[in-house]
Amino acid sequence: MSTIKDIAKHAGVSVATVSYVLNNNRYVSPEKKERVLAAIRELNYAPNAAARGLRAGESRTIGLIVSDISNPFYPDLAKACEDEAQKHGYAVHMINTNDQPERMRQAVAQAREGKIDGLIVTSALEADRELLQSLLARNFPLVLAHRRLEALGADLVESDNFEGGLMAARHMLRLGHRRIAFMSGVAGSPISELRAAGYRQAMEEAGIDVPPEWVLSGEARYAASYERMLGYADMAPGERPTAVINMSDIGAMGVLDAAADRGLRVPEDVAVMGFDDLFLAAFRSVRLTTVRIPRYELGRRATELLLDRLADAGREARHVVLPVELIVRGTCGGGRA
Amino acid sequence: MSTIKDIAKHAGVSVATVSYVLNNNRYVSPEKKERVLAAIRELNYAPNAAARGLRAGESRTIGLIVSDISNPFYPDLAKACEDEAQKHGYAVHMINTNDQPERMRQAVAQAREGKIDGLIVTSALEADRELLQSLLARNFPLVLAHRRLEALGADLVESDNFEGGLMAARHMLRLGHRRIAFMSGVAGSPISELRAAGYRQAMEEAGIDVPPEWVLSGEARYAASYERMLGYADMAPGERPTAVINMSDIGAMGVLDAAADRGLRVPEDVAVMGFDDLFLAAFRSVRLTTVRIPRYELGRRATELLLDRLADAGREARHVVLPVELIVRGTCGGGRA
DNA sequence: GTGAAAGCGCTAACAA
DNA sequence: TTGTTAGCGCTTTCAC
Repeated sequence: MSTIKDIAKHAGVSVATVSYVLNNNRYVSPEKKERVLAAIRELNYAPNAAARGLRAGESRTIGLIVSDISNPFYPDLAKACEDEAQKHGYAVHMINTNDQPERMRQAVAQAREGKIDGLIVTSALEADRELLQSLLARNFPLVLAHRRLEALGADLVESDNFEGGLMAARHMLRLGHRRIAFMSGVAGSPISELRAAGYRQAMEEAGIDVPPEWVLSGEARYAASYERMLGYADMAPGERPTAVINMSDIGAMGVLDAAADRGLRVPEDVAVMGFDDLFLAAFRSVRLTTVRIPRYELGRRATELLLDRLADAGREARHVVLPVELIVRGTCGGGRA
Repeated sequence: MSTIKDIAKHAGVSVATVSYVLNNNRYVSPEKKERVLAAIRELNYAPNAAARGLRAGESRTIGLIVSDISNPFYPDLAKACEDEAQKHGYAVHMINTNDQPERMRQAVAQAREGKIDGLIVTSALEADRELLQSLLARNFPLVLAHRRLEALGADLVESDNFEGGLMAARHMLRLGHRRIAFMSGVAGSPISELRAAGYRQAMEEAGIDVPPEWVLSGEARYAASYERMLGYADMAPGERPTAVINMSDIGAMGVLDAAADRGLRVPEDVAVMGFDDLFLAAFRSVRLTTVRIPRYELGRRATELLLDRLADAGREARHVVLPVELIVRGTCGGGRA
């Protein structure tokens, strides 16, 4: 690999001149400029990022922490992040935590080592609070996306989860359901608690008492949802919820599959709703009614917020809430009102 | 941010000593070691990655280029890559190209700048050949995964695509189909050509002539496949293929949906197969028969190969072919033989 | 055992 | 307009 010195020698100028040409920040006479450019081409030179980074004190890279990239929720968010970062000359360094605190620790280490200039965290666990707090205390640019952590004081982008829960439950109520279950996420997850709160409010408005077995927390994903639905399927037909709202589309697929495996028809025997509006929700064989979460927009805004903070570290924390949307397809039927 | 100098001063030792305890590569007396460690804790020190990288001439980061992270094929591969890299102390820098040559160019630039020590390319286009060649010429560690580029001379991990095409077509033949269509990928993609070649061989073995309209190339993904299936659906029942093999599960979903939209029953009117065995292929409402591509393993082996080359830049290029597997579900029926 | 100092490649302040 | 040089934070050789 050639260095700026090689270029300087080859072009018969000083390293400073080469640097000036490279960064285009000083006047350089056309002849010398041309010679430098030629040398760069000939020696196939590219400036060393580590040296630049060391000198500048920044890496022009932002970190993106996701809990599980195989979860179809994240790729769109990641893509948005990359698109947006790219526009501003930043690279994106994605880190999968698999929800292992150890991985989160590694990510934070990368931040402290200066490998990344800022961090978007989409999968903050309550357990990560301290770690993130320590970053924030050092004034490290950090934005929380999708998953909220109360009172952290970081920038935050989320969707309107309360409204989503409200919408979902009201939709079921409108269709005439009374025994409506809500499969929430892991206990303590603010996102699922907000959605559950929306659901509860809708139920209360309708004057319906919600017994505890209608709100089941657990992993939002397929397997756990499948199991929970099996539990409902085994209840007596007169007791069993006639409608199930799941925290995620993937979870809703588990519900659908469990219903299928127990011979329950959808939507006749049980109506099902999800959250997210993943690509798969639109398949003809699925046609899942769901609450759309603006994933791409979530990623875009988070990145915007981060880049903005990178430019102005001192500004106050911002909180962005994105609207959600009810997408009616087939798994709840048309109108049983 | 504190530096090694601060630690040295704080602990009353030289920077060299701090470095020794940091890297644990020289004997340091227990007392001094303890003092250094204490200073590190107190000042919350983390070594600067850029400085280390500059000094060492490596970033301990590997790059992973994917064409589209929203394509559910890639996340598993990426995860494998990350898991494997992590074990060896490497971070992974993922880059989405969206199949834009410009993005590939940026990725290569990052390689030349030393931001990454090696590169896994899962989405090499014929158009990228020159770019990758230039990297290889400079002896930059590079492995191709999943997508092959002939005669590049890079390490390569792929699945047995020819065998996959063979398996798929034979399965359809076994079920009694004669008019079997193969929806391949974009023209010139070796991966789809290999699969198509396997298909052709199976057809030839069965003594069936394949008219050109049975092998349609195009984008493998949903929309393009949907359109192509619409074309088949409009053919006379006696002419129309009774079986369609698509290059990808996502594409097969497009086929399935087009069939549904035209009132064609699956598998009675048309049998459908995909490639990949994505998570969604197993849903009860989908039950897609498919050829499983070992995505995680693809990523794992690619990373292994890369790390290996990082350790021994001179070794000869290796070529790994992973077996594929036929997964029989519902979209082809049980046996019409 | 430990420390001083050179140097990785680059930028920019200062000098000419 | 261009060049010389210090120094970013770290590792490691060489000297003691």
